Amino acid sequence: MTGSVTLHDVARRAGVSLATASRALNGSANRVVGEELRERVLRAAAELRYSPNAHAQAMARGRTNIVGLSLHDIADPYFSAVAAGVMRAAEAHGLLVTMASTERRPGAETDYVGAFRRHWASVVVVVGSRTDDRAATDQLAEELAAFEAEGGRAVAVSQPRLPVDTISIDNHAGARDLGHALHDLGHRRFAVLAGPTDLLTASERVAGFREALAHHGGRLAAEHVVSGPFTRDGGYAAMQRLLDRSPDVTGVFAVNDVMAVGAMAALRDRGVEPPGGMAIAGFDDIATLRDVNPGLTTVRIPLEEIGALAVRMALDDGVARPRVHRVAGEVVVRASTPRLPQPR
Amino acid sequence: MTGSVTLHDVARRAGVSLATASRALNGSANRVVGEELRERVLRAAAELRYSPNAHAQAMARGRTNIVGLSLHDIADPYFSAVAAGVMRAAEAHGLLVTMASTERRPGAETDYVGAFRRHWASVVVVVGSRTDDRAATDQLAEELAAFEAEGGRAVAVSQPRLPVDTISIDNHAGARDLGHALHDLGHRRFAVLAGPTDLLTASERVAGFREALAHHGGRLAAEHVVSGPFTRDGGYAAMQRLLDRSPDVTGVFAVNDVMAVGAMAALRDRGVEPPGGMAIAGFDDIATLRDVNPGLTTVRIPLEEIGALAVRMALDDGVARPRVHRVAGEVVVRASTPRLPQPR
DNA sequence: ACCGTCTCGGTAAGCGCTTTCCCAAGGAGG
DNA sequence: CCTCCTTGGGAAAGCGCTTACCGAGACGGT
Repeated sequence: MTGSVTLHDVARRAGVSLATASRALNGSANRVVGEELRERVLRAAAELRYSPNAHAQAMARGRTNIVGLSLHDIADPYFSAVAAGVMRAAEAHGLLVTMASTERRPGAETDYVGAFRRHWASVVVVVGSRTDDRAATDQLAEELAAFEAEGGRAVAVSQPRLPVDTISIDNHAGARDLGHALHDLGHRRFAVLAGPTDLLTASERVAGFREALAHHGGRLAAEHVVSGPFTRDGGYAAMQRLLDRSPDVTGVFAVNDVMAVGAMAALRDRGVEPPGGMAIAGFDDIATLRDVNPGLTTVRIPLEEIGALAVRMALDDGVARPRVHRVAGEVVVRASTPRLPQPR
Repeated sequence: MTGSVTLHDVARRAGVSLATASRALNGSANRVVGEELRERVLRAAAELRYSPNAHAQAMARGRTNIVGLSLHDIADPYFSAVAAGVMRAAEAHGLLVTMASTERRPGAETDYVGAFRRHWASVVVVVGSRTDDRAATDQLAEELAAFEAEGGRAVAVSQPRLPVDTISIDNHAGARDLGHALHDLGHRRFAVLAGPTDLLTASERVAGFREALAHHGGRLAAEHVVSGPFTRDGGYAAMQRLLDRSPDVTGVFAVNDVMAVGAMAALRDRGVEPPGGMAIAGFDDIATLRDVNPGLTTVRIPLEEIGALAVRMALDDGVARPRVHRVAGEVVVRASTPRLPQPR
């Protein structure tokens, strides 16, 4: 990185000192630079195509305009929606987003927060469900605490129990409402494609759904809860297994939309066109999947808004921390969950 | 950002000088640090939870491990796939990705490349189709040239004519092959949902499709080319307009998958279940959309691989630049383009 | 006419690290 | 026993910027 133009060059060309040049360019607070000089400096800077060195500024100022974002997988539409919100809000505040994808590797989040710390990020957003891995969670908590001790602001999405501001999706209530909706449509025999067993997000959704069933006097048999990865293929495989052992089920709740779509594909590969007398519901209301056919019944979560909110929370001043923000979902019934003529 | 522990603290605690501490931690080349001292330093660093200041390192070393990525919209699955590839490759090389989303604002790319320059990014990847906006393109070219003059490496995806390494998708050939495939299925009366008129990616796809038709003695009437944004809603609206004025068309080529899905929704809203005697094809083979029903005929582009390739190209040493890498697509025929019993 | 008070430019001290250069100590060779 | 390497640690000069702090001139009040 040689040959770049420095402030020194600008100052010399404008015939002023470094201090004046710096002040002219930054419009430093409570200090005025004469109109003529300021213009001379600005002109010199433009002529030389001067571009300030962000690292030098960071050093001198002791802070940066970087927000660090850690998520599981940017190719997953759930995370890319949240990321879009983070980037939109960051842009609005003149911040630059540095993003890291953990690929669900345990401990990766801690490593990345460490990297953000080294870069003196002013904001860190961690998104991704809490897992059962106690050690990993503790390390992450410690790293985040260190980050905040240094003056940074962290917000965690879907990871309660971290010593920082948190945004939680109300998975339990969303799944419960969805359960009620399916019951109202006449369904009685349910199964759940439960996602990874160690993910809080997944287990909360299962629990909420269970509560709805219990409310109506029903229950979820153990063999009707099929776990598997949070992916399309995970949903596909889980649905296969379910169809093999429990053909009498009429209502299937896949704990996210991506799995639900995989489940529909599995059904299709068995020669039955979904919903085919069955109700299949998902969770999240992923925008890209709003046009699948039949339309997927799901719980809408304002993912992008959550991302933006995370940044805004981090930037809030003069509030007691940590805070917890809960965001609710809303059931959206579409064609994938037809009414059952007569409950059985 | 106060209170962070510095190398100075580590050195003092280990009872050595700054120089030794630095050498011990970085394993500096052609200089050996005594085993005992090295261990003492490492221990001190661990005890103090020392975390080196990336900006100070950048200043002193004159380089960073940042790759800057500029794209149109991270929520769009096309871009998030490319981004996933970039991040995967970056991670493999120990680089950190700083991402900016232009939201298709003209000139934004130039601004962001400027920001990456200020951060002394070692690699910059710009992804997004070239437009007709000459002035914007020229400015971007100039900014990228300045970036490379300072020792950085830039790669542009889908933006030829930039003075840097480029990856081009062979839109023309892909669309042409798709046109042949639709012809082979018996279709003769075509329309194109053409995307934004000023985007090279869109116009290349239209041109390639046209070539295929011409090859078979057909042609595309002007009223059968409907433009509109590269989005789901753009596809929906374009399809509406098309159905209003040209109900006799049997083959519709939407220049990307997202629009194709919108087109299918439009058809459905008219009460006809796709394909409904019509063929609808897209382009890109977006992973999230592989399970729409009917399955979308499209041209598969290895988007994630393109992102990874961009990083690898940037890191190549000792090659003459700029280079142009062309990547081909492959037609994937699915159920959205049924065979027409007898060509008409 | 003098002095306090503004205004506005310059000087220089860092920010935390890397790296060059210098120097001390110990061993080998004469 | 002295000189010349070799090995390994330390001092200090930056990297490019911001920001006290200082000082010089202009201006107005008494």
